[in-house]
Amino acid sequence: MALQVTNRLTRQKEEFVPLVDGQVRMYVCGPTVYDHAHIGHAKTYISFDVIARYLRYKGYQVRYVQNITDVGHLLDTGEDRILKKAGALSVEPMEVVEAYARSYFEDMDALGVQRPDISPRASGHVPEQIEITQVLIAGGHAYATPDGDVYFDVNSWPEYGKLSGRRMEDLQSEREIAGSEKRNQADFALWRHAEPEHLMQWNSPWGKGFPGWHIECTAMATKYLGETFDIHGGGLENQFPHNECEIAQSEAWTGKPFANYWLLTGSLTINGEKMSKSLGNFITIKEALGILPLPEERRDLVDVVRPEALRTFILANHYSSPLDYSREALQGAARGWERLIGAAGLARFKAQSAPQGDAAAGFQTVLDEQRARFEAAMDDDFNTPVALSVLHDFTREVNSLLNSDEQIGSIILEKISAFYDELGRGILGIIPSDLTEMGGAPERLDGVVNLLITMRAEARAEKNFAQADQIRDRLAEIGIVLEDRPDGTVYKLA
RNA sequence: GGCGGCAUAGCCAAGUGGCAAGGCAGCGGUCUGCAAAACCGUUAUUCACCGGUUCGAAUCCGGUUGCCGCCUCCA
Repeated sequence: MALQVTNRLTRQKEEFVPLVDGQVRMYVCGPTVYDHAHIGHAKTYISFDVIARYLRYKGYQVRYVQNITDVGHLLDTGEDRILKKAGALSVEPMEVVEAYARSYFEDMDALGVQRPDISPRASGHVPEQIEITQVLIAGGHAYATPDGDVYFDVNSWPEYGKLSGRRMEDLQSEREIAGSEKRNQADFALWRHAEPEHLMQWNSPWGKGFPGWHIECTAMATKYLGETFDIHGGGLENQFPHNECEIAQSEAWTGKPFANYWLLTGSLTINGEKMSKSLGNFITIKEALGILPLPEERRDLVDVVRPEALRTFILANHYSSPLDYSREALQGAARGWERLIGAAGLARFKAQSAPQGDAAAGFQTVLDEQRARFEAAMDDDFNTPVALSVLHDFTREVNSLLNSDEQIGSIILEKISAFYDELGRGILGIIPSDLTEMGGAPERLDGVVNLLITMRAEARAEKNFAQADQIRDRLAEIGIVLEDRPDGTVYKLA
């Protein structure tokens, strides 16, 4: 079935047709590495992680490029984010970049986000950015000021605003900046001159300076994906001005379309409010996963959950929709996720002692039907909420089968496991690869718990329920939950 | 003020013309020594509000209200 995607550029749902048959080239705006990543980053990058995973599942050869911004991204005070942080910590700017780039990848790894194929850094592509800027000046799309700044001339590009729906008249009616060397308020910097004390600067035809924020994406996307590529992704809050500027400068430079499909993720809010440090409702990924402690004043904001549960919460909403983070909503998603892994784990448990053969072969119909529904959902603009509901429907069927008296052969049990493995783990990334080691239970712990389970079984056989319950209750207190099944007792780590 | 988007049960959420998916919470039941888990049943005559188009609208059109994002840095 054909994949449909909602293209923000055309504002329509379209059939996805890559430039080169069988290949997908995708660029996603990455983080500026001046602080730990937060759960808004998690929403964006988990969304594109699933998109990349699904494209590969469909058989496409995907090249996924996601940049690291480490220079030129200024605060509204005009300070460079990286330099400001370096000054505060009294370290080299590149130490800040290195520390937070590592932190970012740690977080993405913890969330099960597969690494992009290329993670280029802006500071490593300054010559490319200078070259593009020169061509834009030569083509009459940019101009240098006496100070050594270079601005893109939006008046030279009538299509400026086509992604975000802004019109030039609206932009020009905005306030004027006193003393600005820009010809037009909407003009944006391609290059900025640096004062001698500025720590990150490079030689250029316009003197010492550093690249503007937007031009890096043009340089790195086209370098690794070509002048025109398939998918450009990012967060909706960067649609204007960042994405708009990217399109203008890229297309003015090459004379060709930049990206064919624009996929933008909806923003994340917390309890209905924008997440920001000033509001005190900022949650980093490390805090959400319990890797770093949450300060007292934000402790009632968040419940620490497993990464797969956080992914489930994010994927229970469509990538393009806004998502409001609340404890209640997160807990609801986490509970639903537990149901899924309960069934997936039970299937693996049963497979260990299943009779050979194809008993219960009739279940093949369910496997086929639910996989088709899952794929149909994902083909429809990566509709993960529906894909998740398919997993739930499938899980009801699985639970009914596994809890029935019916003989189930190893073939069907392995197919059930493969279903969870390919769709739940491989595409959505919410089913852990080794359920018996959920929460990191090492083999010795496994042995100890099994010993206690045996002792409890003996107590139960002697109708010594007081002792049996004591074993179960005290294990529950330390987070080990026992469940009695007709075919034996299993345990889960809470 | 301008641009973009959203409004579906207690909570989350899918659904763009033909009787309102799924999850969480709740309630009733089955199973269990008791639990837990699981399964079965149940929970929106109704989709912010008011008009219109249509045999038929949550879905299309017009208007109203509320909320969010962006317009200045943010994924």
